[in-house]
Amino acid sequence: MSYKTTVESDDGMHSSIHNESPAADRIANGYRSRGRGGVLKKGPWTSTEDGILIDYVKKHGEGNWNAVQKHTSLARCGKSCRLRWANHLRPNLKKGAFSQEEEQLIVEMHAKMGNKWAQMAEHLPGRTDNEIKNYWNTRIKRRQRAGLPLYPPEIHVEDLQWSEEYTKSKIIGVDRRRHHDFLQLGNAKANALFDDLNFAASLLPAASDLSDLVACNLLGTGASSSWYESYMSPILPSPKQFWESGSRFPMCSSNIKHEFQSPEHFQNTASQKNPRSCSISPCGVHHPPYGNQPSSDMMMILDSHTFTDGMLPTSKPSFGAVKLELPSFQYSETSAFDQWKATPSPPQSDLLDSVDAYIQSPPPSEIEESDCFSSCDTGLLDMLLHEAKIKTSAKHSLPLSSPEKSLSSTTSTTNAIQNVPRPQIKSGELEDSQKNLARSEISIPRQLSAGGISSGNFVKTEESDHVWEPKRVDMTRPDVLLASSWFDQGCYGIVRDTSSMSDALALLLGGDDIGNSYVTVGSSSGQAPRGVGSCGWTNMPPVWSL
DNA sequence: AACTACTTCAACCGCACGTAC
DNA sequence: CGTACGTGCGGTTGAAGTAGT
Repeated sequence: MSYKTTVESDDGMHSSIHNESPAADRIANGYRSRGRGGVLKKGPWTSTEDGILIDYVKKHGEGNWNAVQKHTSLARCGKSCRLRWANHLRPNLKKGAFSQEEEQLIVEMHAKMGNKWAQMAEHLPGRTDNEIKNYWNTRIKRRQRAGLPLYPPEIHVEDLQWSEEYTKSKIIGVDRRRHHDFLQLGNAKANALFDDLNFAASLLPAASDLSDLVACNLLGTGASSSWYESYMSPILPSPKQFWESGSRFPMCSSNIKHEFQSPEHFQNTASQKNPRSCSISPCGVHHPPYGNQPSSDMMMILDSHTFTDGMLPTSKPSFGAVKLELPSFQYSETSAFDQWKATPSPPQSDLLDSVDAYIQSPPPSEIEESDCFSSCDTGLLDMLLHEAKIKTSAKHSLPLSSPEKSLSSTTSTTNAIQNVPRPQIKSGELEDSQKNLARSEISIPRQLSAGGISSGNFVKTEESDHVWEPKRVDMTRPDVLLASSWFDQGCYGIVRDTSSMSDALALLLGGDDIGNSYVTVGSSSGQAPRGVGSCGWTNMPPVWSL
């Protein structure tokens, strides 16, 4: 059943003309109901339609797109008209391939903004968000296939000078200094590191903590970054509630997750990807298709940009899907963009050098496929293990007393990680090594909890020259309950009493479908099922107990 | 030349937000 | 305050084009 033919339109573009067909077929063949018996056309635009739309805009101006079909013979919905105008018909559109300058600008902007295509388009005259988005998506695929980091090493997106407006609008209740620490790491290389680490994390539960920890250490308390928040947001009943709570779940994605993951969960293939109905975990409603552990959003991010291409069997669910949307330093102000473009480079830290080393140095080749993770791409495991090696070796090169004040806390916390022995994993030892990794991470959050995170909103760093005044914490707030409950467990310890946590979650998620579906409200036994399926919160063995 | 796999990109969809009523 | 509507954005899809075999 052919319903359209391709013709050459006036503007040289290939357009398609929908053949006349019975009304019943039109909906399925590019037409949809327009109410009142009319139909709205879908599919490629014809030059005739373009002409009608152009005429309309000439007469009435842009906007009020839904009126187009009322005032013209155009059988297109308003959205379609707006899109056609914005992407193809409006004047001063630049067609053709992106120039080198444009490409570089896109990369830099993406490093800063994440997938804010419309904002990027504002800084690329004549380019549309759709163009940029398509370009980026193809670029990602190319780089994935080539095994290259998302951002080329030469891309140094340097320190950002954040506008007060941005800070006010995006950073709520965040310690400014910590925020600044993170901003200093608003660097493409760091972004690439996060990408890779997160991806590694998706393969290895312990590694996910490595990812979290490294990220959080890099950031001081990464939880206070907007990027981290962007990761965190899916775990919450709604972004609005989250923002209105003005609170944080420090280290949530790594900590609580840490308590529940195990290789068994990892191997479990029972659960299905179902973002709407998956179990509510403390850190993510997105459920990894492999294993039904409540995973962090770092473990399973529903995003179209994944590393799966060429790296994991694409026939499988996107296990290990890693959100490539990078730190969404979402500029709300144009001026902010202009500011960072003109901002001189800050001194590069050793930390970033080590990041460079991580990104640029080839992964080790001696690691053989593990029995436990035979289904995983060993190259990715290599990547993780390689990162561990880098960390181990870097501890000798990173001075403990970094001269960069702004990175002092970052450096110290990074050293905390680096001082943890990293096992060299060989064939057949991966499972053990995983445990070791998990064990090795245990000490870190304690340092963090002492030096970087504590219950509630009190954030303290190891910086001796800064005294952080503890904020008064409303311990009745569910988010605080959640955090305090977790900290009561020693951050990475076994959950001995999950009642307060579940209660906090119940409060947090109260009234929400997700929460109601998967959180047993008011359970105080600690044995009640809190998750979906067989994966209760308390029946998951800690990683190191396996 | 034929087939397949891959890439590109236009267009659609769902969602969120702002505004008017 | 709730609802409807208009608009914009980001993610996704699928047809057309292209490269490889």
